[in-house]
Amino acid sequence: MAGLHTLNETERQVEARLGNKSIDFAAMAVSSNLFRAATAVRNHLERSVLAKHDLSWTAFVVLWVVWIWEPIETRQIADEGGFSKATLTGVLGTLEGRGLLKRNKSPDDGRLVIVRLTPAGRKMMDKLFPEFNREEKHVVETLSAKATGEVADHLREITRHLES
Amino acid sequence: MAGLHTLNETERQVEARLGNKSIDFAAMAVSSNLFRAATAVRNHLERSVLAKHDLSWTAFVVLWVVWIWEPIETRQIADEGGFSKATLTGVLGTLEGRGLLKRNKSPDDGRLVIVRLTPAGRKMMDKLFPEFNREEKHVVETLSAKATGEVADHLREITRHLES
DNA sequence: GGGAGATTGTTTGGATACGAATCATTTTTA
DNA sequence: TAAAAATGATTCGTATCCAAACAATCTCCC
Repeated sequence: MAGLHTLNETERQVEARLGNKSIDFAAMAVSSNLFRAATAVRNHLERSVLAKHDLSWTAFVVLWVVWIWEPIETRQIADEGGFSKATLTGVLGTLEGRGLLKRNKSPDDGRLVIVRLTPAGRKMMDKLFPEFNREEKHVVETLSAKATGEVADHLREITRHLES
Repeated sequence: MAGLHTLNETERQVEARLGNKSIDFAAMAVSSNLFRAATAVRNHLERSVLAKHDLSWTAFVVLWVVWIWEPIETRQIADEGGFSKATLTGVLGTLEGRGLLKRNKSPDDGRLVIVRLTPAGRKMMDKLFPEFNREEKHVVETLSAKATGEVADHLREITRHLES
């Protein structure tokens, strides 16, 4: 991915295609850059940290959410992680098979499943997360502290707005 | 997806898990909000615009890139869109089968394939893109114009940094 | 010329994700 | 209290995506 064309070139081309129709280029720039950045960051973190621990992106997110909030119900994991319950079922099976976490039925409500890390899972995250965060730091190292905070705030606001 | 916990709660929990190890919370906030926002925006655009035209996200990106830059070589499409050549081959086949674009071998270099929209494809994009952009506008409508520009700039910088 | 190496698009095989339907359990309703 | 509705996790079928291997073509250098 090189991004051969600058924003302005793209805008000029879009104008040429659409004639006089009014297009919000600022909004267009946000959404296109959002996906490029998300892909780039995810690829970077997968290759620099997750690959050597044989974890997929989703598997890592699941471990992270459980690590932070355990004991936690599966529906909350899917909610926090942003993926479907169907996806979660498969990932939980894999991670449970590797002995990193454990499922138990809730004593209060037989429909619910409660998830906890095993000691092995906790040990892994104690080691893995600092590595992961080191690379997250690398991701934003060319941004000022102010810019970093603003990006996080604005992105959070976009998510909040769309989910309300 | 509700995002039950605020950033501060998450930070407090992470600190509790990691003790005195130093964690860059600002960097962590950027990466986690980046993925939540990207997922939320993609879901919104798929459901509000793309679904009724029976287009996947990737199929739309391919059409968009071709529409802007045609005639264009396939390697450039993959590059601009940020997905693999293998993925592109499949999507191009689908879109060509639906009569929205056309592949031709390059007369100059027998390895290259040149892609153009068909009149039907062009007609579709003339209608589709304004709809799409209307929803992109909705995505950022709670942000100020200044904030919108900053987000796009900072995200572009993150991508540039990681790909250099 | 001519062959070694590079580049490009496609095929293959496997991983991952999701929506819809299903099964089990709990809560509500009448 | 029994029937009906609601809730939650899982299963199943399908779509999507990628890395690696492959075939075709081009470039370079002797």
